[in-house]
Amino acid sequence: MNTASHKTIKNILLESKEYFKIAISVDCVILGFENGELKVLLIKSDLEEFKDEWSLLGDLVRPDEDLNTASYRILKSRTGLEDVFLEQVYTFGDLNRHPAGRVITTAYYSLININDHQLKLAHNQIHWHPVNELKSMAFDHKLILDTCMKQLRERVMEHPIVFNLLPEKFSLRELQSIYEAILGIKLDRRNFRKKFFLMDWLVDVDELEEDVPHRPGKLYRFNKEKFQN
Amino acid sequence: MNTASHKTIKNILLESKEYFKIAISVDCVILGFENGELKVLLIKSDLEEFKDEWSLLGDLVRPDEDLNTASYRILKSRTGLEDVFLEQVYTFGDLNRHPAGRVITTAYYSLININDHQLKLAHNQIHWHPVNELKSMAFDHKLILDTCMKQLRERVMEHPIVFNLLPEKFSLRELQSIYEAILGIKLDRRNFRKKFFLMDWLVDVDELEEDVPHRPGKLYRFNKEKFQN
DNA sequence: CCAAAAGTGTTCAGGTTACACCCATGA
DNA sequence: TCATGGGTGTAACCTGAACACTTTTGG
Repeated sequence: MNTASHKTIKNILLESKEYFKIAISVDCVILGFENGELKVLLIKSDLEEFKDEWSLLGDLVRPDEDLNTASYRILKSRTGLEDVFLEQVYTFGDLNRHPAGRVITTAYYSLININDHQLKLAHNQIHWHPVNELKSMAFDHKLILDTCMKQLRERVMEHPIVFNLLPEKFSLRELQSIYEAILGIKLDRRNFRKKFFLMDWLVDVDELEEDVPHRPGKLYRFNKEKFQN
Repeated sequence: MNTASHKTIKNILLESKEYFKIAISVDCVILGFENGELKVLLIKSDLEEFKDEWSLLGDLVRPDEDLNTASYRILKSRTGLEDVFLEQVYTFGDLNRHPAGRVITTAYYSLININDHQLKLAHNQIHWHPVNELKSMAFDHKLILDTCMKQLRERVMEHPIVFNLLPEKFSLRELQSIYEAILGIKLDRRNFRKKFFLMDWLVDVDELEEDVPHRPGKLYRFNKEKFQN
């Protein structure tokens, strides 16, 4: 016999009291591009268990902020940047992923122009670390980083997001070297140019590179008008 | 001056006490294929606020189980099925998504063969609902469903997952109609066959359909040997 | 004048699309 | 015999990959 009584909000709260023993955090894989390689913003772990290990930037989610707000908060507090590209990737919920207790974390990755961000290296233990040189990290952060990199590689093939790593104006060489760094492959210069002009993602700003020890290339900007629908 | 003292586990627990006020749940988009259309397993909401609205199958995550375990538990308790395809999609953390309080939910989607699952319709309010006929749902579940469907459409283009919706042996017509239902487009029969045989995803089991009111088609099974590396 | 990178087209191979007729079965 | 879907091949098109020489600038 089905005598299903509808639960009230109060009932739900009472019944689920036991479950409010899990903390939730967000971790940000903040990526930049410098000297031809991808770098990720890391901090020395402040846990004894992971002393001297690198950790992603993250924090517990506050009860009065949603997940995206939390990741933006972390990003802004660490880089000073607003209006940046940020995308959720995956949620990691293994039982023992955090030595302090049950902490489920949602991973985001962000692409920023490394030069917009004035890092105060002297004041903290945050630094830009080449992604490819990381062997191990605190917690399950290596897994989180790898997962974000995998998603990034998929996304850049379909969506115009790498421009977030570049200044307003950039050369085709810079653009290409970012793709090469992300995908880990060499690309053909002629095919690369052809493809981008066909896709109509670029706008010629009619300026040239300066202070380069070779023939200066033309500068372009991202054709954002094409994508703001 | 940086006098960074490493935090102990105990410190972390004490400092974060305030944060254990968020509950975490998982919601499962359980999909099946029947009569030429995709269906999702739903239940009438047991909340007053959403009386008569359809809800995904979900539950709070227990402190002693990880996220994947929680979604498998829900799937098994509702369908009786084990060893099924289940994939995490996205985590929804808006402040007011649940009227009972702060509940962050991680969405999973699952693909099952609808005939393997003996539904006890009389005993509960669970039923299979055509995905395309759903206009609104309880909570933010319509958004969750749409997000899962979007990911499903991307995944089926690259990965051999639709076989989870089919019985062991199936005809090419059944396989094609699943792709058409998921992608929402008509496909060319000749090109579809050509492509699948080229990809080597199918094994001819040397049997024919039975009880069809037309020329019976050959039956195939998924070439799982090819993918179990 | 040398080094370094910019700029520029064509060819080939492989994959995707479009398309129509005969066949086997059950009613 | 009719209705229904099964089974089959070819040509046009498009996309991606491979590939080399001349030009411009700074040193």
